[in-house]
Amino acid sequence: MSTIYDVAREAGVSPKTVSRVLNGDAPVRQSTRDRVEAAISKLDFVRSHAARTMRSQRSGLIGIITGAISTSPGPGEPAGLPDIHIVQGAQRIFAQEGMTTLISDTGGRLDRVPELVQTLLEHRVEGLVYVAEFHQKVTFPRRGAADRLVLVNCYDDAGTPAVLPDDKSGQHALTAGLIARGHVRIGFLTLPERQAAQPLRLAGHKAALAEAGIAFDPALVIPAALLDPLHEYDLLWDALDRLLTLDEPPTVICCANDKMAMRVYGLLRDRGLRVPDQISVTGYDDYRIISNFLHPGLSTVVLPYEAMGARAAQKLLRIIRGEPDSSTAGIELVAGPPVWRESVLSQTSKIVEFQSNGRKTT
Amino acid sequence: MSTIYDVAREAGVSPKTVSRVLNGDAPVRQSTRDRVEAAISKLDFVRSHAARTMRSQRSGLIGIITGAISTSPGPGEPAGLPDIHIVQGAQRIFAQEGMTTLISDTGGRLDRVPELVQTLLEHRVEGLVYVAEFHQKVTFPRRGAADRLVLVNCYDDAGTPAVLPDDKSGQHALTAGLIARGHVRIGFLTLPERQAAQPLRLAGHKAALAEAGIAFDPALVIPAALLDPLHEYDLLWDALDRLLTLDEPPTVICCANDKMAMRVYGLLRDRGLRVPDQISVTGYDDYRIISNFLHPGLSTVVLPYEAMGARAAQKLLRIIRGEPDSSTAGIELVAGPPVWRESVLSQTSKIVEFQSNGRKTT
DNA sequence: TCTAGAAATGACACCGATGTCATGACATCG
DNA sequence: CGATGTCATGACATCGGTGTCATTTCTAGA
Repeated sequence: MSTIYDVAREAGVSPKTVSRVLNGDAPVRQSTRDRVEAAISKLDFVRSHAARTMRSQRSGLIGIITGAISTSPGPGEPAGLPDIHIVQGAQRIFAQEGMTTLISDTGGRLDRVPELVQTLLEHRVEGLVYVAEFHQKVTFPRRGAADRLVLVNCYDDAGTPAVLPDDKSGQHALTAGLIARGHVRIGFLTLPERQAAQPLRLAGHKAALAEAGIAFDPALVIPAALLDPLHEYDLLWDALDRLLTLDEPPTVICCANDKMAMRVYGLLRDRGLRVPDQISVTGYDDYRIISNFLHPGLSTVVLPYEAMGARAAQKLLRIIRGEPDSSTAGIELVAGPPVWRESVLSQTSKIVEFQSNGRKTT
Repeated sequence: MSTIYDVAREAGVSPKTVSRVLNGDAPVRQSTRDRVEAAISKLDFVRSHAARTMRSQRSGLIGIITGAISTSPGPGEPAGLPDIHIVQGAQRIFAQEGMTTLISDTGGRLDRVPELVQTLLEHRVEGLVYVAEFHQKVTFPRRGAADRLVLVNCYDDAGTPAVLPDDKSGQHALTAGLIARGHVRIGFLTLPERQAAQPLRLAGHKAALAEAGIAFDPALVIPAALLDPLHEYDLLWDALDRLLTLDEPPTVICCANDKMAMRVYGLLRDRGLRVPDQISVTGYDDYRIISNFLHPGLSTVVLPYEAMGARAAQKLLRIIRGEPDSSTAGIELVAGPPVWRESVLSQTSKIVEFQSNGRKTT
């Protein structure tokens, strides 16, 4: 592979002049520039990133650590969107800014993170993004990159800048939308309580109910673990059964994620209930391949992974550039809108009922 | 960031000795090693990848170009597994071998490939993997890396080493399995003909039928485009309708991919047909989130993306190391097995019928 | 005790760019 | 016409490691 010296000799100029042509950082006479460019293409010259990094002390690299590329979580584990979309969003922004991303995958083994960080530091990354598989609290082993780190889909106690989905507002919007469509009895198959998103979602749900003057009924909210179908006993079936056999059963089932909703479609069909005519269903995530291609289409809430990745990238870039922005520190929430598809029926008669209801109460 | 010189001074040795400790490429007295290691951790020293690359002329980097991370294909487009799994498989192998992967995403714009290749060459990648989104023919702009390139999920006219899914054997195994379960009238909703996988799948299908002595009925094979549900008229509905209204309708519908099968579940339900009691359904891809969590579970064929990625990585490593293996050149097929879940009913009575049939014929 | 050969370490150049500073060629202006 | 400033270019050192070869220190055998 030819070097800048070869090019310089071929063009009859000094290496420094070639460098100037390549970087455009100082004036070069047009005729000289032409000669240099001719030499470059004649010799198939390609700059050495290593050499310029060494001299300039700027690598132009950003490290992203993720489990995204690794195999999916085991049975019973949270099944949100694949976090690869977060990576995509971040990479888009970094590419725009001329930075190259170095994506390291944990392969699902968190204990390998320090090793990955080490490799990234060897490459002299200018910043680090850590992407978690689902909304959670983490303890990231900072090292060297202590102050050039942004967490996505997770947060820590150390006050590291982070970008999180706005679970509260997402569920709030969904529930409010259901209420606007006339639903009053809203069943809620939730995530396990230990999931960081769960209390937020529930808070959003309750807030929306309260704003509409609908009393919160704890019987309608059931944690529903989603087990691998190979397991004989499906906890989801049980949770659904408890909802449907209530004295006053719900007119809509809110599922904690689209995957769960997909399973609920099948379970409802087994019970002879048609979606949405006899019962409405919603999901969460807007996992397109499910929500868009299930039949009928699934109403759900967008989990804005791409946007979160992009936000994180922008935040990190600001930090790197030392732009002391208020938005640089602390936690940033990104909200995703509900998407209404065919799985939710508007209970027109009840809309009226609710509206009067809503006015009477509060 | 401290350098090897700082460490050398701190430990009272020469830089070269520090290098030896780091690389373990020459004997170092234990006491010296200890001093050096103490200095390294005291100074938080991290090697500079740029410097060693420059001197040793080995970057330890592999470039992967993909559209995987980019947004999903538009409506009507093929909807196989996300090719990120191919990347994952390749990265696993490369990591094992101590190589770091530099993943570049086209963002869905093929015209940006040359630009990405340029960047990868600047980083002096030792090899290149190109990952296509679905089985297809491509023309990859070689450059510099001409002879250190492996294609995955695609192939070209230039005889570039490639790794492809064995579509023929996959469909053959599926059809044979259906026949073994007593199905004789097998409906086949296929990919568009222009898809590279399609003729191969059909060939596998026909071969399995022929081996069982079942006559091929063209009326049972219909290309079925999968449109976005927002489009009012669903070509899939039409194709399915044509199959179901045949004089002798199929007892099983083979779908070209799991996503299509998921939609077919819904459409069949609309027609009042229960899966698998009244009609069986199969997919293709083993897109886990669908096949495993649909209810009932979907019988399908594994599209072995992870394995393909791993194979491609191994092939590229052999090429880089100059191990002139027969498996280094040409196309390598990777077969995936069928996975039988609840969506296929064994027609026990018909099994007998078929077996006698099979013996009588041929 | 002396010496050959292995073990351990160091001196020095070099990988391929770019930052700094110097210099020659020209244009502008009083 | 000389002073001054700008433009265009080059010389040289340097970034942080490692390859090559030389040198010193041990160890063991004669």
